[in-house]
Amino acid sequence: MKVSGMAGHLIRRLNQTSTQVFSLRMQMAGYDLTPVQFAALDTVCSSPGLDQAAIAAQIAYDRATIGGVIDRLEQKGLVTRKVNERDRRARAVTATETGQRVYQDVFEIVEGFQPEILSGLSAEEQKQFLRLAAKALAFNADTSPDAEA
Amino acid sequence: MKVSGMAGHLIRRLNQTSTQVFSLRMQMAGYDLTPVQFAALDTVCSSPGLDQAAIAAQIAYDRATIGGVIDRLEQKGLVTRKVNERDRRARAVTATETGQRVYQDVFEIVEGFQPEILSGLSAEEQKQFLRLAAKALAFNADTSPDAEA
DNA sequence: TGGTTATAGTAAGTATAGATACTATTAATT
DNA sequence: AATTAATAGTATCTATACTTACTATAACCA
Repeated sequence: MKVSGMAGHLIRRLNQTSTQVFSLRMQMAGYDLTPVQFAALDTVCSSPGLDQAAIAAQIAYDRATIGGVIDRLEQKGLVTRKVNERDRRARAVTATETGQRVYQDVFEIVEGFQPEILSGLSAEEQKQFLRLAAKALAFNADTSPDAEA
Repeated sequence: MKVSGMAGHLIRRLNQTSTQVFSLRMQMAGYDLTPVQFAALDTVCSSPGLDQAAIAAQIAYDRATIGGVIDRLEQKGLVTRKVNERDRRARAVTATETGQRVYQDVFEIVEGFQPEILSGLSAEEQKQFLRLAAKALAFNADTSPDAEA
């Protein structure tokens, strides 16, 4: 078996293609957002006031990375952070008005270019692929970083 | 459509699982190698004397990243670099004896844990997935970083 | 041959992506 | 209530994973 045909290699290449398509499309649309920044913004818009640890858990990241991501979203004026008065350890993150507007626009764009990531496959094959990918992940849903043992 | 069901998100999660399995298995076997370090070592062992740019092209990376990767492989005593006398810009990279020994051992291990990356799928589904992943990538084989326009 | 172009490697900078450790706070237990 | 354990966020560190720019060298070509 050659390395280039192994699951790990193929998955890395797919992720590479995915991020390339993402950054190209964002640039074309005039936005400066990375995939993880979009994922975090999506979570914040869907669940306003969530703290960083919960955001990280929701999208399967570690707290340290999400801390930096929220930093940059805040610098761009898309979200704000404020201390949760009922738990002073936590920071409630909320999307600004600009953040909500950007999110709605970008969501449509992101949804629109998903098929491009798998453009080598027919529509039916893409559905198959997504079904298999989701199933492959269903079992290790609890293996995200920061997950308590 | 929710973000968690989109191709980009699923692929990122798969890549995350893949790297987690890789680092866990390497640690269990007592090796200190990352996925890209293994990929580079694989290329060097298969094509001794290749320069860094060619290694990068082979495994779809940019030159800058591979430069650092080769640095670390060299520090670990797995490869050596020497100036190509016919083209003094290029550095011919070769695996040391230790590098070759480590490679042969690690290759077996890496090959062995590939099914674990897709452990949520049956053997037949894994084959399907790998076939679709390879096909999806076949068309954008030329979109790797550093590729000349 | 002289000038342009292209390429190999590196440097610097940004952003993940994560591990580990530390502080501040809260929860749980005795 | 005092101690202990757990958790949220941050800091630090390592390693990708790029982009852009720069230097050195080689290839081209008029």
